[in-house]
Amino acid sequence: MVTMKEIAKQAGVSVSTVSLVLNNRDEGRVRDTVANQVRAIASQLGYKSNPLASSLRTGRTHILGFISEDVATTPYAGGMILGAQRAAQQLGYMLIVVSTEGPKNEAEEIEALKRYGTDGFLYAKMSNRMATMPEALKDTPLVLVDATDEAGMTPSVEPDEFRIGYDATQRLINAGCQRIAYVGAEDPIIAEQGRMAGYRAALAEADMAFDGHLVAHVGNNEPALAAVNALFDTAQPDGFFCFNDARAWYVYECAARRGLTIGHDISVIGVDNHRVFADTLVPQLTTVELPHFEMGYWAASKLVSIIEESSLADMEWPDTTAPLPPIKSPIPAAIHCTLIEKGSVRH
Amino acid sequence: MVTMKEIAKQAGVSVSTVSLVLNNRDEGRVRDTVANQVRAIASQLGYKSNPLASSLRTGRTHILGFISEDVATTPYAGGMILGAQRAAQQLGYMLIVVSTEGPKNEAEEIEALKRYGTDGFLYAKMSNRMATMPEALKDTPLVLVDATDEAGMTPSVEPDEFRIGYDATQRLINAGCQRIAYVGAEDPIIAEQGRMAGYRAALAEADMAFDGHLVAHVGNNEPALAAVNALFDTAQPDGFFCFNDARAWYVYECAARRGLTIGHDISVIGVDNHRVFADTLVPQLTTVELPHFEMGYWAASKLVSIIEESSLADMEWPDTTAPLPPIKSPIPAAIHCTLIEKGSVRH
DNA sequence: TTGAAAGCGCTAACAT
DNA sequence: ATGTTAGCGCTTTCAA
Repeated sequence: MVTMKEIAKQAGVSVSTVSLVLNNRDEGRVRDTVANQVRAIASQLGYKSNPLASSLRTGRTHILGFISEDVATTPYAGGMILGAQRAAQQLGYMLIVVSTEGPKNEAEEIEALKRYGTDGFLYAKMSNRMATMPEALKDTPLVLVDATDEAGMTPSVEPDEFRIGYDATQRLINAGCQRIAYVGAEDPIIAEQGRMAGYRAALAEADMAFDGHLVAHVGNNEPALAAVNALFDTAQPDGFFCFNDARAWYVYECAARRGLTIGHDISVIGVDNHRVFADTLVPQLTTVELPHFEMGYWAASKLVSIIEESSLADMEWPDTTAPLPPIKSPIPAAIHCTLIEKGSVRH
Repeated sequence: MVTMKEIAKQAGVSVSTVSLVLNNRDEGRVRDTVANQVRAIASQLGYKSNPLASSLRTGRTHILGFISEDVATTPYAGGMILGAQRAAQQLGYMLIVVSTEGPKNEAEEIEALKRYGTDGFLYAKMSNRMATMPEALKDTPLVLVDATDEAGMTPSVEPDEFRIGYDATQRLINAGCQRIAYVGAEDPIIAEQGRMAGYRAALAEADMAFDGHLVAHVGNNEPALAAVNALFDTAQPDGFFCFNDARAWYVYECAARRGLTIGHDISVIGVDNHRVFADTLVPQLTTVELPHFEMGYWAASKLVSIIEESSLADMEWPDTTAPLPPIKSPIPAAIHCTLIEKGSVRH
């Protein structure tokens, strides 16, 4: 391993000078010729700083902690981790991933992470919902991923649930659907409520009356399938906006049993949590993919900007006004992503 | 932060003594009363060692690197990461996760990880296949996850593909199926070949003739669905062993269109990569879940044992002879997991 | 404009 | 049985 000592020796200067130069603190403190000399030798020797050693002095490790609930690591969190890791990598950070089981274990894991001198934390939840922050995280840089701080004091990156519901419904309307159903989940979480609200807003805007019979909040497995079946019977929908892939699947299944063809007899748009339908199973099923990767990416970027107290102004935020692709192909939902700043209030 | 210095001061001894005691190297080197005294103060003060500081001296960081291909992080790798993280946690290690895109980026990421002083690496692939080791990994402790080293020189933890195929087929036989189909993938990877071999072996053992018409190697989407449809027509199978969940879904879809009920008219067993069917969609579909978590867990354990040159003898390896649950319920496939030791040869 | 020296928290060889 | 000393690689006063 090449050390500063080595470079100093070869350049005939002291280690301090090398440190100064290599940290770009040489403005008017080191002669240019010397500085260049040092830089040349460093790159020639392939010098890479030892982040652990410098952390001992500076207290900064360039390590980010990613905390998620046990179950969250699969399959939802995969994309988030990937995105966070990508951003970390680009910004010169490392990501330590930790999954927790319950609050007690969570506190321990946070402690362990802190001992490694983590500069900040990403805290991910399974599906956009209100969350209370663990005590141990109170006094460190922190960004929430796919969740909202109950106290409204922690910045978070979440899907724009309202817009997801609004867009999907609008597309169904534009596709000519007259009776658009909403197949939602039972949990009153932000994701569920936001998408439902978007659904209603799009209907209203198109002067279509909201009909409670077209709405089903279903659970899982057999009962859910039965409920969707009943929805077909009682309300005869010709369009479906589904809360997630499981719900979309129930619709798909019922349609198959009735000999209805999707894309012909009925239209279906579902949020594809597992990314399984669009990838391999039912490409004709229009899906909205949750921007897991993007959320992770943005959250990590935001976290680093907090740590380094730099501005996000020069970051390349995605264009939220970009036109959406036409129906019947997977909709990249990266654009449906919001950064909630610290102290801001949900609208 | 509580340091050894602080403890030393309070105990009225030197830092070295504290170090000795807290690292349990005080056997006959420190008086018992002093040692206990130190320990008492340490725990009272809530002392936690600073792993980064000690790493500077010892060269050991207690950090493990987890490397996987970009796409692998979702959704397959989630469980592996979780398992690896769990093992790491239990053994006092941290896991840094890194995803790569292409060989060049991979080399860079490995370099970065090494700078953080990673003690060893886990190298995960998407689906059990032969892999060549990156140069940069040659001289560090390394364990493969869900892949096999082409050179046979790196230990790996992989699913027991043969046994997965064998068990699944045997169950279909025991369930009374007469014409058992194999719906496989097109890639000639270890997973595919092993499961197919297991399928054939189980058939042979039951004195059932192998019939090529009952085998379909299909790709994805529409063509795959059509191929499975043809399989129904030409071979009239009453049992299906499917390579993965996508393939199982094609069977399920065809059955639905024909009015066939699974568990009644036909039996289906599929490997459930996404864990989506068993969890939320089709509980009546018997699935074999790949032991992603277990592979990660074992691999990390093995890695640590290599790093610490300790023996695995006292580890709690899962019981591979445990009786399997009856057909028509998800089969936990944790037992179908093999540790391939370094230098061993595939049978 | 540069270098010497101290120190981050810890470990380890060497004295005592 | 315990303390002194040196040093891991780097940063940061402080002197020169």
